[in-house]
Amino acid sequence: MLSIHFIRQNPDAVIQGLTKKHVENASEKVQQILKIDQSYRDNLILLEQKRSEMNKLSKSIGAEMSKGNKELAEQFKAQTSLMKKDIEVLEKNNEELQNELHQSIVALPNIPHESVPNGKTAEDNVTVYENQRSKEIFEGALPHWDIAKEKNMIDFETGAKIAGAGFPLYKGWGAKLQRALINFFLDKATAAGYIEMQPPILVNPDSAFATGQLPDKEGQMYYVHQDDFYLIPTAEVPITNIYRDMILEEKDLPIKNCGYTPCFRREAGSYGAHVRGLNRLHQFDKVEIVQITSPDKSYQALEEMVEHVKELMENLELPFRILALCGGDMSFASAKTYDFEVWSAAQKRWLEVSSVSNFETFQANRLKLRYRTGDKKTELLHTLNGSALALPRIVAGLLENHQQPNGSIYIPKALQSYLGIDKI
RNA sequence: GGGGAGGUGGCAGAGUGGUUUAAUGCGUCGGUCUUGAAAACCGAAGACCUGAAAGGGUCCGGGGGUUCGAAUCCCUCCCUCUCCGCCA
Repeated sequence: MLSIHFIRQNPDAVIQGLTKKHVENASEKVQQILKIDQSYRDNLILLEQKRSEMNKLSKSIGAEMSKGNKELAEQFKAQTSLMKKDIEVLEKNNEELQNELHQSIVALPNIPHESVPNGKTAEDNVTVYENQRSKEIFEGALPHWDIAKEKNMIDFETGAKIAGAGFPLYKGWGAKLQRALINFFLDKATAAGYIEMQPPILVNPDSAFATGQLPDKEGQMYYVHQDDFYLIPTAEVPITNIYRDMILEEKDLPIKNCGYTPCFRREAGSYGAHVRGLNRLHQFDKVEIVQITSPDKSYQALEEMVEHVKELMENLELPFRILALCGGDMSFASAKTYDFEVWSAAQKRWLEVSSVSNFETFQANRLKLRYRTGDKKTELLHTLNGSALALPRIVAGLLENHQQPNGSIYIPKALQSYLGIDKI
């Protein structure tokens, strides 16, 4: 969430940023927040004055009692009883105003970095890189769901029988390919200096709130009623929450973590041809990279993460492109996002396989994640994360782009040692 | 799931209703001393909110209550340790 201090000091920048993200009535919303904030502070000053008086008087009751001045003490008691009523009213106002303020700030998305392109929808995203691999494929090439079936690698029907649609069963080389990709991605992340974490994949509401899933994406997460847990939609949630409520030292930065987890998404309301096969699942596997940096280093870190993902894609020998998302297409919490898309040869369209974002202080503010600066002050850190990578559409890309006219599937060199074979 | 013990500053650990402004120790930082360091000695140091500042307020696991006043008493939830049960 945006910090109230920032909104107070830069109302125009906030309005501009929200407008760039295509938030409706941005100006009214910000003005409203400033108004509530002012009443909150006015009320707080009164409340604290009263409390101060009350504290003094209460203390003197103790002092008089110990001196034996019972009568005076009783007199003070009567006075404090009256003050207490005033304080109760002020406290109630305080609580209400604070809640109101919190609710309205929490509803605001992050504001975009100045370098984020203008635009409203995916149409307006800007391609910043596209590699030179051929997007052409031979006549009669198959979509991945046909290949997977033919090679007996993925069984969607049995997955549906066990759990439901969107829960595939990987079999044989399909299962081994999953394992190979996970290991490959983790090894590359480790080599790039990310410390591997294996976190819980159920999280409590505090964690889901801190990274911005609550309240914004409540309906997108699976929820375990009995114990009040959410199934993670991404490893970003548990890994970033490692650092909730922490004050780090500058020498500990940057923090670089990676982790493999399954991810769970309800994907409520999305149906149709585009969700066929591996295109959209309720459960999928992903290796995530997370960085926590000081504010002045975060955009450098973002580019570094993009380079890391780019190298993975090159290693997999896939045709891909990188998009800078426009203001309107970015997620709630993000200040800047790059998407990676793999070309689906058979479906003749781009599939998103990675999203790399800088959240600046948006998550850190909720996480209460700070660091001590050179002059001993505490300041919010910047959090970043990226998929490196999400498996299903990578598998789709591998099957479709690497299928050969003779029916075999070429395994890219980088994966051969993990899989132990050079074609399926 | 059942019983027991506990949750206090970076850590350890005192504190069972009124100068708690949370003792003490360790660790940290600064200083003295020293060629430098160690030791010793002296001193400093929390987070958050509010305020132009001085200052004020809040915080002893979370929430609620009793009281003029709560780390301290009551209720409730969470967590940790431990014994028993169950179990990969």
